[in-house]
Amino acid sequence: MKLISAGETAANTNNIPVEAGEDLARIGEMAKKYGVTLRTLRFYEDKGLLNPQRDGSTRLYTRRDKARLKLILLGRKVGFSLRDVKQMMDLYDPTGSNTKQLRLALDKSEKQLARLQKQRALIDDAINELSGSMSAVRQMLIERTTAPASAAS
Amino acid sequence: MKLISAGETAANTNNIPVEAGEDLARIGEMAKKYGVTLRTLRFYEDKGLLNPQRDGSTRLYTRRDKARLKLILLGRKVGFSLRDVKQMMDLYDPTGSNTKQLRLALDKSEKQLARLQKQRALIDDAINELSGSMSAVRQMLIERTTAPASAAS
DNA sequence: TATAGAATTGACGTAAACGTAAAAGGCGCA
DNA sequence: TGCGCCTTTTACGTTTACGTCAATTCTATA
Repeated sequence: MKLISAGETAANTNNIPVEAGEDLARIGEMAKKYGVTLRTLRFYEDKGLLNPQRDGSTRLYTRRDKARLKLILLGRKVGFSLRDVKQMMDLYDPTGSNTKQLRLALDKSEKQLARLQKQRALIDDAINELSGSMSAVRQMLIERTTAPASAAS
Repeated sequence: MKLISAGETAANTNNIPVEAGEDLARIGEMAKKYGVTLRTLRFYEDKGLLNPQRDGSTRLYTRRDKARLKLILLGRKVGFSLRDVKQMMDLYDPTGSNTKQLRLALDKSEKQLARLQKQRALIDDAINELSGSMSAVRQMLIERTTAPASAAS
C-alpha cells in the first residue's frame, strides 16, 4: 500500500485508500515544504517530537504532524531547545483545557525572554567594544602610514 | 626557588631571581587575576595562544603573557573564535609596524561586527515573536479560566 | 616529617543539532 | 529488466571551549 498524496500526480493509478482529504506527506515533501532536511525530520522523531504514521517503513505525516513541526520551528526560532519544546508539547492533551501546558509554556517563555534580553545586552556591549577597538586600530593604521617608524605599545 | 625571567640571553643556569621588576606569576595567580580557570590557561597554551616560560615544569607568566591574555579575553568578549584571535596574534612582530596585523584585525572586526548586528536582528525578531506568543498564551489562559469547556487548537 | 596546597600531563566528557556516509529495500517507468 | 530516485536504519563525525576526573609530583610550612 503506497500513499502518494500531494501536488499533482494525478495518476493515482492503482490503489490508495486515502482517507478522504487526509493529505499525507512523505518525508521528502515535508522537508521541502518546511525547509528542513530529511535528517532533521528523523532526528525530531528520534527525540520524540514527531510521530508520523507508517506505511510499512515509510513515514507518513499528517496535518497534525505538520502543526507540530510548525510549533517546533517556532520554538527553535525563539531559542528554545528541543528539550524545552518537547516538554511543552508532551503536556498537550486534546481532551483537556491544557492549562498546565499553557502555564509551562508561559513560564518557559518568560525565562527565555529574559535570556534573549540579556543576550541582546551582551551583543550591544560587544558591538560597542568592537567599534571602539576598530577606531583605535584605524587610528594606528593612519599613524603607520603617515609616520615613518617606531612607536611602542 | 627558581625564578628565571629574561627572554633570551643570559644563560642563568642555576637560580637567583634576576631582573628585578619582572613580576612573574604562576598559573594560580594568573587565573585569579583574570577570572579564568587553570584549565583555560592551559587550553590557551595548548592552542598556541600563550607561551609562558617554564621553571622546570611550572609555568611562569610574564607581563607579556598578561597582555596577550587580555587581548584574548577582549577577543572572546567581542565574539571572535580562538582561531581568529590566534591568527591575529600570530602576525604580531615586535620589530615591525604590524600593518598587516592591524589590517587583518580590522578586516575580521568588520565581519564580526556584521555578524553581531545580524545576531542582534535575529534576537530582536525572536523577542518580538516570543512576546507575541506570550500574549496569545495569556489570552488562552484567561479564556480557560473564565469559560467552562472546550475550544480546539 | 607529615600534611596540605599547587602544579603537572593526559584523556574522556559535554552540549546541540544535526551532517554524512554506508548499505540496502521498494517503486515506477521506458 | 535495468536505471534512477526515494526511503530506511545504523552509527560515527562535527564544532567550540573548556569541565572534570585521575594519577602523580613538587613545594611550602608548621
